Amino acid sequence: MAALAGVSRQTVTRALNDMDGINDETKQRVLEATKRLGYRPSRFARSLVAREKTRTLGLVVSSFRNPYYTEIAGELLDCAASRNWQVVMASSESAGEAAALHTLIPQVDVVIGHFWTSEKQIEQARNGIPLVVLDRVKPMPGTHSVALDLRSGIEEALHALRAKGARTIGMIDSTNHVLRSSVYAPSTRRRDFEELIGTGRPKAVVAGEESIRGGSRAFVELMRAHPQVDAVLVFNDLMAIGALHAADILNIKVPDRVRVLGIDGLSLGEAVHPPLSTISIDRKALAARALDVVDALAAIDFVETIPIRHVVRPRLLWRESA
Amino acid sequence: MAALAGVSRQTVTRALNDMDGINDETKQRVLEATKRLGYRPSRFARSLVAREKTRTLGLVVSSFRNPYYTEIAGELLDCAASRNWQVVMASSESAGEAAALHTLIPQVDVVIGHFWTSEKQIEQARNGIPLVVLDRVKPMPGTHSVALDLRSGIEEALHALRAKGARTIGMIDSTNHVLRSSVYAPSTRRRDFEELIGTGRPKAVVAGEESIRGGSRAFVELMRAHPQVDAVLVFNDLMAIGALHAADILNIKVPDRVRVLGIDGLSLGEAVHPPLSTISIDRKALAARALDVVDALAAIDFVETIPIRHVVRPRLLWRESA
DNA sequence: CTGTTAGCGCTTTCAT
DNA sequence: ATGAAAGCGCTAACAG
Repeated sequence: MAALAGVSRQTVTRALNDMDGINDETKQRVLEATKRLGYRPSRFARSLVAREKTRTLGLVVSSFRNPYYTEIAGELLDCAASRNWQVVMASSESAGEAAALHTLIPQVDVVIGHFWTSEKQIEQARNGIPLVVLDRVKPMPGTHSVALDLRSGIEEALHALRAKGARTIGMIDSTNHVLRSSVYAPSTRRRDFEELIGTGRPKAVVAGEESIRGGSRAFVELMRAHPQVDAVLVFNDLMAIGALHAADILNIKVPDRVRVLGIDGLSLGEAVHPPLSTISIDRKALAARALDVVDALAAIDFVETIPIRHVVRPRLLWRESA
Repeated sequence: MAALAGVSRQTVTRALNDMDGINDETKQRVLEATKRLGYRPSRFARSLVAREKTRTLGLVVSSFRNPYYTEIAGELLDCAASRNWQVVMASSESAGEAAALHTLIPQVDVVIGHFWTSEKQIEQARNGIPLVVLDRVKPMPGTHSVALDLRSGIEEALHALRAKGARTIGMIDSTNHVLRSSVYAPSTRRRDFEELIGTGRPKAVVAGEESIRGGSRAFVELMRAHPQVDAVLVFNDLMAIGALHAADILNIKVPDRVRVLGIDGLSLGEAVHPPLSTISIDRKALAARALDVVDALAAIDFVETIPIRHVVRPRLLWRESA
């Protein structure tokens, strides 16, 4: 207690929060004393007694190596700041989603994030805290969500590719969208693709690791196994950039010989050669919708309520690769 | 108070923290009641009374559009998690460093981040909270730091480039490393470069915006103004990737006609053509050193102490562009 | 096994 | 302009 500086505790309070009703001289004296003693008020006690409770949200970031996730994190942070939310982050990349939730939950009012692990695990890990799940196609029971209508984007893309003359459209899928599982399960993007491509046609699909390098390898594999492919839909832009890289090495002309279309809309795609065409996701809108949910929950003081759901539509961004 | 469920508060505590000394049946009853009433214990009160105080650090991220910063953030997050620290983040990209500090400071024990604005502003904004400043060359008085010995890296690089036959070495600098200031001030990297290149030689330096596009533009400008340049040191990898892009368009062969060397060591540099040579910064080490400081400060309960300083050395990573 | 008491460190309200 | 008292919502320690 810094009141040992010759005054009472509330005088200290008054000095530190510069409230009025305090002599300037006293104030200086107190301020000096606090500085000298290295006194810093407890944020816990302060929050406990505050009328305006600190609004804190948790953010689970799936990967710091994929700009898609970090850009979303950035938008979310800006959006949160402007709406007066604090953000505590955890990465699910190394220790997994349940672990990230576990560290976050005691500190926050609500958690936002991408969650690919099983509903059961998440449901158990969230421990009653409201969750805002991003990008997941099927809503998770008991959680709120901001979904992505990728299917309509894929459908539109397929039509457009055909209109541009593509006859055999292949796909590169990601192997590890279900984290921490060694068995490959087809992604929703793949399933949408296969359904939309129609049953009569051959299905040229190959899966690779979710990285630039993984995209390169998968592209090589795809072209070897299915040389007739003249257009490729790629799981995300990072892998698509890898595919472009591989095409360059294999001396396969893009888009003349093969059209390459990514998913995400990373600005990075502008900087590769040829510039990457992509199904673009509006990350600013995604962040804003997520914070809409959070604000709505805060308004009812986070009592359990029926799931809120928003949907964001992607749009096609034609650059040069398709 | 959920004790209206027929028991005392203490019993509620026992049920929720599953401590022993409670009848299983009572426990169930309490748990059900809390669920039904949507009761959630106040994290503020809990932290206030806890023996082990929550360890929380603030992280100011300069940009979510430059993988260098996001990768550091990712490493820091992992490192923090393993050492039992919570991380509250804020971006200084939109509202500035002082604003980021301002939102963080009431919530955290210590702040880590890159700070380019003036010492005075930071000193004032930090308001007594200990700061760990990253990458800054000159130590800021009153703050701790993890510095980067880039100068030695640049020196080594210059020697190596000369040994590879470079005769006229140029540089691309960044215009906006001093955020929120409209006047361009040469970066420390530029000053090191100019000093190391020697006084007798012509200085071919051009500055551009700190992005891929900015790097492209600066490269075009540099080659127009100084056609004799046969090697370029670029402020960071992002801009260097832009330079590579521009070289490709201008049909300037890299590294035959011009060698291009970046700074940072982004993995992204592997995926461009030709793969980018770079002065690589060990971001994992940087994060670890920063957390060493934080742990040291926590050990003395964050009382003001003499500045702690660590230095991380970069190393040259030769790929193909130089 | 359960309830009561005290107190974490601050701010608010009321008295001086 | 300053001090004293009350209480924020929890958990530790002690009774019963």
